[in-house]
Amino acid sequence: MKEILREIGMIARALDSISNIEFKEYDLTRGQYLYLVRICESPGIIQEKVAELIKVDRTTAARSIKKLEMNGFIEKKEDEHNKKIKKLYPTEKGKKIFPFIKRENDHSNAVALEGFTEEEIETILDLLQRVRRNVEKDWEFVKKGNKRSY
Amino acid sequence: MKEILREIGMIARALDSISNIEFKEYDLTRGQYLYLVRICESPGIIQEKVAELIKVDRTTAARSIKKLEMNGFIEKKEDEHNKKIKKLYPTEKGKKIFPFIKRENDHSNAVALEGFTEEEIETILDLLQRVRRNVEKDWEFVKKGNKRSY
DNA sequence: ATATTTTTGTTGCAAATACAATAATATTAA
DNA sequence: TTAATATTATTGTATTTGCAACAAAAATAT
Repeated sequence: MKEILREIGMIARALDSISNIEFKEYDLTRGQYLYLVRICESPGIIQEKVAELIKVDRTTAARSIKKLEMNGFIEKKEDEHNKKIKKLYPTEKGKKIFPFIKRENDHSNAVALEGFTEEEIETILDLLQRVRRNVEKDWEFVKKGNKRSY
Repeated sequence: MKEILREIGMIARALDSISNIEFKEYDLTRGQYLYLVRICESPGIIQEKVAELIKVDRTTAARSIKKLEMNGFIEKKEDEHNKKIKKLYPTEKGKKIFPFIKRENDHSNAVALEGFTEEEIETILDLLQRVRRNVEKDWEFVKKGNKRSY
């Protein structure tokens, strides 16, 4: 069995760890950059969707986003037609650090892809997207309380 | 910029989350399966090396491994020649659940690679290993307190 | 129209995570 | 050989994480 998931886990933990260390400089604590990026990219998105996008527990997302709000990086706005949801928007402060997060992420991507040809980059992105689509089905299934059989 | 790291993060979180849910059945709490697998694969390995392999903070590994020991999955043995290190070995109990962990991981790998040809599997493994090698250099650098410049 | 189910959000609690600091041995340099 | 540095392991503390349980609104079924 080709252990691709082990490689993926190692890469993810290593780079998340680096990012968390580097973003302390901008007063972002562990994990917060993930949420802020998604909210900047999709202003008006709701919390539930953010959790789904980054594949994190709903309650974890809830608390991270609450903290982002308390620290003035984002704001929650009520929706006119739907009293249940709260739309999320970056504040000026949030928008201002977004480029720094992008810059860091771009650098990490560049480091990760060092020595890769253009074609190899295309290939790995395509293959990873397919893996992600395969995997997110199971994630949603299991998160809803279902049991995989194997 | 091709966002391969975003895909990798999503995949890693999704599958780690699934594994943690599935391994509760074997009385393994969050993250523990990672350590147990490595110790089963390399009996006699020391804690510091395990942390390096899975790319997790040394102190996190220390506590996870201590808990594995307390729960009877592994044991620590003193080394004859080196008083500083403690070698790690799976107990009978640990060895017994190892195949179940493998089985789960194999299933997740299979799900992840659904629709892939043999050649694509070879390719993605090769590319991911290269990414991992690129990335682990930076991780060690930053973890030692150094600052990346970009 | 009413009942049921799903979606969205929150909080209590227990546990994992990681930074900082400390200690002890081992390794390397002077 | 002694001094300086690196490696390995541990603990204190603060924070994050996620399951369980709950509540309220919305969507769907009867």
